[in-house]
Amino acid sequence: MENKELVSNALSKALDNELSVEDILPKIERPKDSKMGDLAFPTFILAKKFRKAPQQIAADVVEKIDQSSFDHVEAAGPYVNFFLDKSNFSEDVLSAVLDQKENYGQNEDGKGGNVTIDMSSPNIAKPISMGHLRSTVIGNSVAEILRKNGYNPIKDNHLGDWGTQFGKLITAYLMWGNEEDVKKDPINNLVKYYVKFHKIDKEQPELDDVARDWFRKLENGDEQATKLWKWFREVSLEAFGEIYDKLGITFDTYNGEAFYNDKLQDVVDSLQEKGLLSKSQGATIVDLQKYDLNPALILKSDGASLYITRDIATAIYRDQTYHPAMNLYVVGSEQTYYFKQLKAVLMEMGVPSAKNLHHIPFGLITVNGKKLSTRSGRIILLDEVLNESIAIAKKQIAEKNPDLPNREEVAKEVGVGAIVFGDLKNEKINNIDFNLEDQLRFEGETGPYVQYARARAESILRKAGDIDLSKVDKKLNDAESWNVIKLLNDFPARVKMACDEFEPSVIAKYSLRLAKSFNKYYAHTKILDDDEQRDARLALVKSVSIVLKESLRLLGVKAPDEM
RNA sequence: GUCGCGAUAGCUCAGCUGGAUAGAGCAACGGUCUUCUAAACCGUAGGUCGAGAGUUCGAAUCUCUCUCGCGACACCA
Repeated sequence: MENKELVSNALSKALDNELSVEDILPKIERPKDSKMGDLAFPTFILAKKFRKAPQQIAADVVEKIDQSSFDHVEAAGPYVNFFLDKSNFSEDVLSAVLDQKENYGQNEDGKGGNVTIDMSSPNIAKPISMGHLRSTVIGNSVAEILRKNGYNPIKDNHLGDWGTQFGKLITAYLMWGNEEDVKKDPINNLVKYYVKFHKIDKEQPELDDVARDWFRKLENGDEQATKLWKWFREVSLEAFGEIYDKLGITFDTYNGEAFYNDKLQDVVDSLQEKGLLSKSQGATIVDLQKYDLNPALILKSDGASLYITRDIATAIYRDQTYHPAMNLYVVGSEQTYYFKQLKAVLMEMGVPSAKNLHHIPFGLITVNGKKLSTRSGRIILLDEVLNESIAIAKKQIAEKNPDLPNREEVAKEVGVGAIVFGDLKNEKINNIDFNLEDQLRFEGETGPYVQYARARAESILRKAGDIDLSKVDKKLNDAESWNVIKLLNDFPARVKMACDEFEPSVIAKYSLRLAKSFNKYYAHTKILDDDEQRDARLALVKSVSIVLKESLRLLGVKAPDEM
């Protein structure tokens, strides 16, 4: 990026300051083909001003420009192409990576500000499906990316642990459930009861009344209801914990919906005080016409609270507890409109962090184009997908590297890595039609591909033995290493972009490009050849290993040294 | 119906604030392991960038219209 300034400065001078550095800077581009230079300036914009053909302008500029800071500058048609001094650039980039190690790419843009992240949010007594995977891994990656940009992320697992479904669950459990089964396999059995309830209540609608009654008891602190609710919650959390362990993801808080129950009245009172409430068709609403939005329904006509009531309480709690610089919600794109309403209500209430509330939407996961649904039984269990992926990784290791020391651990890292990376690889807004074979791919643009590239890098470094790379010459100037070096230089900019866009795929895509360029380098260059550039090549290999590992870490993917 | 998102190779997707012959991966076909891990590398083939108009020296990229798909549109979350 500093090179763009270098180029802009030189150009501005060559143009006798007809254009300022600021004018030129955004016009500098990177040619897709490195044969056309490392940076380029298209001269079309000057054609009118100078009343000359762009080709002529380019030629004139090359004639006048001070080339001393570059390898060389040449005109190619209407473009002025700049070729950087490879040796110096290489020295600068590799030194930066090796000096800063895993802190390379770190910036302090966030100034230590707290950022609350509402993520994962599975429902108690329901299995974690591929749908929750998205919120979980995107949220986790966004958290790491924010940290890399100087923020302090606070990951909140906003559990779905309250609502009328618990009335149904209690009813179902009391009718068909038994303690032993739930203890043995909590989620599956609780779901079984829940599904059965929905099947049967179609013919026996009176069951709904029973369920409603149980939920009312729960809300009123009935002993039996509360005991069951607590138990369901506890066994569910244990089951969730196993999956989170497998993913290597932790949370800072688990404040579910129930946590905010006693704060709902304050929300309603506060809305009332501020004169924001009105009645409409029996319900209590906040009018949002000035935001061009439909009214937000705060209380049902029977006085019961709604999801938004709890979310307002949550946002206020976060605001008061953390004074967040941003308040993020990693929730599916189907709730985009809802989050506009939520934000609008909070703005009306004057909640300070409301203007920095961001919904981070992601696309839907479907199977054969159909939505997943626990009730219909159309569901893909995350745990099963993870286990299958780990099993395949194990098989691969048995074939390809049977002597690998810690096979179990590596199989887990690779198997889980494939799934997580697969989810983060593409822009999060894209819908995903689930296909198991696609998920379990370990070749091409996949997590294991990146892991493998780094494992090979580590393998070379082991063979090279202990070398103090901080002191070695790092001036590489060959064509093979050039793309790798330029990509290493690009990492800090990618870290920023990923943060600005809350988009882990920026990092995933970057890691693929770096891994690919390194694999190419590896295939064409004998790194351990004993010549004068050997140490410089090792510095490059070490740098690649560092940046690949760090990229994967930002995605929540482990990087085994051997695989 | 209104609003939002999307449409690029057989499939899954990139394509940065408009720029030089539209790129990957998978699938297909063909090469490369006595030498740093072949989960890799190299090559061949594959596209009227949904359609049309406009802005521009220049449009996959910006604007408008249309078509198709998905989603959201008050008492679920």
